[in-house]
Amino acid sequence: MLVTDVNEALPGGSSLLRNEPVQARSSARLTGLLDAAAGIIDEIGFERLTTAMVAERAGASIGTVYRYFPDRIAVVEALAARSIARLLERLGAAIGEADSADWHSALDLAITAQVEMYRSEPGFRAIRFSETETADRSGDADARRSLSDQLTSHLVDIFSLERTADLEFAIEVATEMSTSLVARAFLHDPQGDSRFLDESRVVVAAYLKRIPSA
Amino acid sequence: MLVTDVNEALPGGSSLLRNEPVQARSSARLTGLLDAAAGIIDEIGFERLTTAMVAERAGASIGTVYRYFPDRIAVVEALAARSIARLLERLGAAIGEADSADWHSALDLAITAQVEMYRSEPGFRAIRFSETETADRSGDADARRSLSDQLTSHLVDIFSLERTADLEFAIEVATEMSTSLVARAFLHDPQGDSRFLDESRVVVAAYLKRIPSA
DNA sequence: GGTTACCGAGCGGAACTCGATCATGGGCGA
DNA sequence: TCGCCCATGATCGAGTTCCGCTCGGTAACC
Repeated sequence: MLVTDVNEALPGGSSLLRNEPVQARSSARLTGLLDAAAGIIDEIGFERLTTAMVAERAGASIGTVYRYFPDRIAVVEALAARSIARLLERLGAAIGEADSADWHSALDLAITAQVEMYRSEPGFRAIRFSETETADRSGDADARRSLSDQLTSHLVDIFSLERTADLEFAIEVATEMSTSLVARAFLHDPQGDSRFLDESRVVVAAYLKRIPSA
Repeated sequence: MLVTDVNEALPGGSSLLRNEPVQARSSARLTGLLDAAAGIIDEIGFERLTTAMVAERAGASIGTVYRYFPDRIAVVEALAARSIARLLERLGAAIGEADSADWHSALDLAITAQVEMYRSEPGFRAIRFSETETADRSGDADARRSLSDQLTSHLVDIFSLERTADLEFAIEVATEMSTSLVARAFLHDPQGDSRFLDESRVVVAAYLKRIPSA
């Protein structure tokens, strides 16, 4: 498996977590709580998710939920953060394998990584809304950015060689287009409508071809 | 003003509304409640919106809120439905004026219509999340579809002459790309980042040029 | 034994109900 | 044509239920 310890993707500095797990059982708990939340969100949507449900499904008490998360919304945000971290890790591994990867084909790998996440990761769809709550509680910004936001800066970071404003913008646009088309593919079809998936690859490739610094 | 009676965009068949307004004062109430909700959402986000706030700002009692809406979430969904209805109406009017409109330029008008909505309609941003709750409670599907979904079928309807599966798909893809890029433009910049707005037009035009039946 | 983790009764506040009360307007008799 | 009547629409708000969250006490770890 690609994912080893994604709990580290939720640093204590971020206000997403109240207490950093220290003992082993604790980080198992955290994982269990997030898994429970993911399942619930898949079934009834995050708006209807209650902290009591999370506790029960994870075999914990309400108090334990609040030992880890400052409030109900933070549970969803932490789940989103974990999912995005897993996506980026997957992407990093994929780029590592394809050793001759340029930033051009990296966007294609990013699409593949997303598709895998939609198919294998419960609650991944929820990520699309994670921007929802970004609004109010500022201060720790980083862990709370949207999927396409983080994916963009990840890609930009990897290929920082010839970084120009135009290039960054192009990646931003391409990322936005691909994430939305992939999301569209999974909106109605739980397996992912292949027409949209194929088209997202075509569209991104065509778009990048028109970019000067490509 | 373009909008005459958008309450008709919330048919009683949809479970978004509990009771259809009959008397005049009633639909004024409904409008007032939705306006109140829109203002609140703009100010503090829909997660923090309480039914009591909506009631107070609209000068109504809590009971009245629940006379119209089955629950808190439905208020937001109804607002989204109204906003989408207004968008489509705006779009229809714009296409009507530009009498030689082909489906090509209609997509461009659709972008303009969206931009106007973001700029003038309180709470329009909230629409982006309205898909959130679509998930579970099925049965009345129609009024609960996402922005790009409804925009797509609206455009498809208007230009039904040469309707083919490929053409519909192309419109679907183009709509998805443009709605997401426009949303991106307004994500951080309340005035709408012009780079994204310009690029969305360019991207859509370029995409359509590659479609056979264009 | 000190720190970490867990529990769950209980509190406050927000979501939602329900029966009583007021407003409206179409019908009908004068 | 007018004006009263009352069925129905619309409003209200105290009260109930449910949910988010706290906190003091107990168990597990190292």
